[in-house]
Amino acid sequence: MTKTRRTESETVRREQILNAARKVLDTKGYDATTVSDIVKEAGVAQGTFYLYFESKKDAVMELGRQVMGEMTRRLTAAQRSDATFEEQLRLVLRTGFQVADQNADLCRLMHVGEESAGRKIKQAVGVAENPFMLSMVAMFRSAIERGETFMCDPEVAVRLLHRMVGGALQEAHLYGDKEDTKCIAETMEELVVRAFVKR
Amino acid sequence: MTKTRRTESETVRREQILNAARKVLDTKGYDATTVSDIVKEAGVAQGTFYLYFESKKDAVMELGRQVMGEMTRRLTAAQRSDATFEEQLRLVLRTGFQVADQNADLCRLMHVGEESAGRKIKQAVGVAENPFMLSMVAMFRSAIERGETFMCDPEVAVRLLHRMVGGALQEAHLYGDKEDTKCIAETMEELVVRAFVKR
Amino acid sequence: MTKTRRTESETVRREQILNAARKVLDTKGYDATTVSDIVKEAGVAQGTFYLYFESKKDAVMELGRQVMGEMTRRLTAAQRSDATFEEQLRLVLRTGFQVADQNADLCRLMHVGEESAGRKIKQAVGVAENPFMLSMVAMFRSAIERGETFMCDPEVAVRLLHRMVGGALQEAHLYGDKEDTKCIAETMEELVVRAFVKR
Amino acid sequence: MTKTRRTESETVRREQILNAARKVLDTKGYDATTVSDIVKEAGVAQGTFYLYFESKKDAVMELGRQVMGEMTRRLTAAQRSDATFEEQLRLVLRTGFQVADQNADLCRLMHVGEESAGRKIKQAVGVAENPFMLSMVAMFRSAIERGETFMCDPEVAVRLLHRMVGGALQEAHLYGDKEDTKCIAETMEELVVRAFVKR
DNA sequence: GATGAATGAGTTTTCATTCAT
DNA sequence: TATGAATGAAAACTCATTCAT
Repeated sequence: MTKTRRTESETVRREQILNAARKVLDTKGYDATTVSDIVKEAGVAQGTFYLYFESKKDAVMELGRQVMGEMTRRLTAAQRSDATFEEQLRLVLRTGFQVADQNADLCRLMHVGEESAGRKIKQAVGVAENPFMLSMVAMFRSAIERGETFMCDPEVAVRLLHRMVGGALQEAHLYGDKEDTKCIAETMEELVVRAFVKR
Repeated sequence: MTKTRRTESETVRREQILNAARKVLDTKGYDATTVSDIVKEAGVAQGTFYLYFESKKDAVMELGRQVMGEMTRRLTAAQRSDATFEEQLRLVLRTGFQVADQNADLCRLMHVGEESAGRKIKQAVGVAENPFMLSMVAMFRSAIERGETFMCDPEVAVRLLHRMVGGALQEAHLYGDKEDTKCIAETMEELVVRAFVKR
Repeated sequence: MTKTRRTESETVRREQILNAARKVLDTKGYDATTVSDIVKEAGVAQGTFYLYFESKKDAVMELGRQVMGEMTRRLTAAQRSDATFEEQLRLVLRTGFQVADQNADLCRLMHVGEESAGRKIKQAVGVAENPFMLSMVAMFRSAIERGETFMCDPEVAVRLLHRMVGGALQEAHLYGDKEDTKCIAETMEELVVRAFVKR
Repeated sequence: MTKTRRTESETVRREQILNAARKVLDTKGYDATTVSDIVKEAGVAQGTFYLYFESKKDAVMELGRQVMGEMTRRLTAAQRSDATFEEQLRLVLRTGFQVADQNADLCRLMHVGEESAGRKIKQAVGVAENPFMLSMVAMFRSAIERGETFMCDPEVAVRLLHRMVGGALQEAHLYGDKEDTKCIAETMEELVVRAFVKR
């Protein structure tokens, strides 16, 4: 009747629950996922969940932040200021696809923009305050100055790029197999470069 | 005490409920919307809903089908076989944005790819069996033959185009005001043409 | 598995649930009583409770209002302006005890003043806005003018009388049997008259 | 990370927890108070509570016993057998109000007669086995013999007096400010003397 | 057809209590 | 002794769906 009581470090336990949440969310989507599902998957008691998270939404927002954080970290590490706009753009796309490959499940949640709960999540991963988005805007601005891209509002451009790539990632991971994903990534990169880089 | 019993034709009553559903779904999203909300908005009884729809999901799927149908109808009407690929592409984009403007609410539901219910909806308006998507694939195929676009898998291209435009529509309608929407539409059209049309 | 669906008038169903609540509250007290207990006793489904009441507290407050209403109705009916203060006082006490006899269970809840939920209930049955309490204050005021009672703040006097009688009612119904109750009522009447009536 | 382990004598630790419990119970009432609240206030760990008390109820009952003990101690110390009944009565009332002033919080719990937990508490401080109540009964008995009060069942008289005073204390401490409390105490004393003392 | 009261399984959340450390 | 993470039973409340009228 009683499960063995495991006492792991707080961080480990958090991660254990988050991983379980990730797995279930991947299978069932945000709304169909219950806290009960998550704790069953994690192998902990119902109450334990609430020891680490205030609510289901809280946990999902944490997951969202994790992915964006990972993305930002990787991009920051890879950025080279002497690269051309095209090189920078390709780097962003590749890094994005790489992180997405490793977080396929979460990517599906990243663009939840239609559901009430999704809006809240969206805010947490929001656009304006997002350091990654801001650095992208800066990248576009200097590209416009240097004439490496066509004239446009850099913020609108970044928002569209974000959506385009996000859409492609979803398409790749929702419907595609491994091979398909690669093809989509390559096609996407080509399309984006054609769309944004002035030659 | 009791509401007047209206005896309208079956189709009218269906439409009445669907319009109510559309309005509520727009405001609250799929999961937060209750059947109770819908019937209250429609001014009919709880049970009446189930005379016209098998379930909540059924009604929402019907809404999805409506928009796609509208889109297909408009595009078919507008298509001219003697137009260039670029002209065709621009037409598709403009029509898409037009329909989306008139169905802003539903557009939010159309790209729900991550929600449980969303998947079901998705299937109903799915890609492979979708006549609109198929005609787009044909359009790309002949553009490749005529050398009006660069070499690629036409199906992948259509899927990506669909996602890119869908993403832009979401961005436009979720966050943008009227002015913003116009700017996004124009920028998007330019980007897509640059991305797909070989000049 | 399924219970027969009864469709009674709204008022009847409300009363059915309130009676069940009364019975369970009597046995288990406010906090130990669950909505689940109440619906089981009433023989209706969990959800049905929430069709008629917003919450457990809401239902209990309704019960409180019922008793106070009954008390006020009876006292108003019995009041005669030509009676002496002593006669009026005795009438109030007797009526109070009578109503209490018929609502023994609820009387226990009437003085719930210590529990958080109780405070809310208290407010609903509160002192200042209570027409019965106000008419009592008026009664005391004119008795002071006519010299039929000793000088005091009439509001304080009424609050104390209310508590004293309430306490006696509780004592009578919590611990007493039938005989005991009668004895307590008589003793109480004597004490109150001695305490308040100047001779 | 871990709190300093304090090694105080068992009694000190008990008192520390009881004081915390008293403070929290005062603010939130029995049911709204959680063991977690108490230990947080006391600055000890969750488990420590259960080293000193069997349950939440156990701790609250202990508090109840403390107040009654204090009351009995004070009254016994103050009692002078050569005093008249009126003097004795006034002493009891004043002492009662004094102890109550110093234990305002607990007084709210003492007359919880309707709450589940309250009943248990009640039993612990119950009437029949209570030395204080017994000495009061004796006081009344000899007053009757000496003709200092009117004829009545002394036990019923004590129970009613207890309730009357208890009710007044509640009224005073639940709703009254400092000034109000004094006024209530004085009015109450006057009323009780009029009610019980034959002149 | 139309109604809307009734249903009850399912959800989130709380918290007294336990026990490995 | 002391700790506090973990437990899980139980609570309040929701809502898609049914069905007697």
